[in-house]
Amino acid sequence: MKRIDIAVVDDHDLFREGIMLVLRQIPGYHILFDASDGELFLEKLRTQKPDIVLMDVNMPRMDGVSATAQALALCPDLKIIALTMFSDHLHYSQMIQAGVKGFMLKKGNKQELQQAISEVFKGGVYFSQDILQKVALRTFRKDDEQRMTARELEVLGLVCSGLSTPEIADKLFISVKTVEGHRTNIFQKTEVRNTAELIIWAIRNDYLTIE
Amino acid sequence: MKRIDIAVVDDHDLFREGIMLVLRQIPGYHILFDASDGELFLEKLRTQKPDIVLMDVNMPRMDGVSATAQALALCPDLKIIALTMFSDHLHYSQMIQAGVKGFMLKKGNKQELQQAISEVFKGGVYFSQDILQKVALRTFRKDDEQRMTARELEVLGLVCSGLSTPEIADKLFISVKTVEGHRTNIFQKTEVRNTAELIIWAIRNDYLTIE
DNA sequence: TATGAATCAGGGGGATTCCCCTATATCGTT
DNA sequence: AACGATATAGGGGAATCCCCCTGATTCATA
Repeated sequence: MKRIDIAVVDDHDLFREGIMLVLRQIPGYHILFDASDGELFLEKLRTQKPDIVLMDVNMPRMDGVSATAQALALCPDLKIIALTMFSDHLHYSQMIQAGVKGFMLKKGNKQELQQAISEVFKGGVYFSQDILQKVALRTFRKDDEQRMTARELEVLGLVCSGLSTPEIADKLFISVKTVEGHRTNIFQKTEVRNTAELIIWAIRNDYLTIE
Repeated sequence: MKRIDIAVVDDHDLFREGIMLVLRQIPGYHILFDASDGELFLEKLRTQKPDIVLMDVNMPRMDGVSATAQALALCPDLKIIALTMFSDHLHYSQMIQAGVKGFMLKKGNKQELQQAISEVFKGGVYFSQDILQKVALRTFRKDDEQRMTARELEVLGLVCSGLSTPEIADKLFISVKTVEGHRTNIFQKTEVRNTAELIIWAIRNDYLTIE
């Protein structure tokens, strides 16, 4: 059986060190490298090609979504598993869109992690039960209401992390007017009147998780 | 040198397993037991007495604050170190009030964890730099002004239910300018910049419950 | 009695939000 | 080739937000 080379990307040192020790315990698994943010990961990826990448979603400098997208642009056959604290729809859909092959929660255990890596390594996919249930519930409940586009989800995510319209425009390299346009569409689709209601809506509908 | 018996309390299986492996690597450290929430921890505490407890703050069933308070009621000399994702003031002050001897963030590394355990075991205290800076800044500025007044809490509640400033003024039969004044005070006390951040703050600090 | 805290109210002003409207480029589908 | 959806960008304007001030009450308490 081939050795599985794994890369771990997470900004929390303790968690990263811990999960690397967990992985080392499993026969056949090998830690190729680790990184504390997306930029460092992309840098190391230029010289080393792991079979599996465990990618945190929320990180400073460059987050998991950008890092995943850019990594897959360089190595389209890279197998990336998202690993996050939160099971909200926003994190999920953004990472799916970025191209991850799996999605599991940090509250999962060693067995689940092993299963996820095994499935994805064999060419399959893996999504934790929590995620699947939430997504299923959501699409079942409100499919008639207009689905949001990828860009709108992105803007929604930034709004929900407390950024103002100019800040979002700056981050996405687009005009303030465009962001306003996306906001207007989001408001119409969610039937809210202001930012406060939008945040509450996002939490109620599992687009945003706060702990 | 005496063996240090450690208990790890955290609801995230992967993190808990990982940190236990990290601790096992350190000579002289011994994992006495672990628990996935406060209740299970208190149960195990009845038969086993660790020297050091690493306690997560946010957990299901019974959180770290209650667990810490109850544990110290049973064993007043127990040495508990809070271990959390967030450096919010509420988390900090609640855990301090509950009686923890140390407070560190999950984004810290192995060296910091070792230092924290070492200090607290020797009878001292340990607080991470991030925490100290935040607290120092705050107490330096105005100390106890962080408590919100009744009226401010009332306004906060209305903001969090999605009302605009004029709507709140209308509802409370006061001037828009007065509501703006309350908002300004709330913003300062919570250290947020806009309504979106305020709502997230309110949820995170249990001033607002959704679902 | 004096001091401070809380609540109330307002002036002013710049930034942002939120609502209309139009318009172009692209991309995939029919 | 035509169409619809999406993302982009902008004009204009009213409302609101967010910040800086000042000042007047009331009320508890030191």
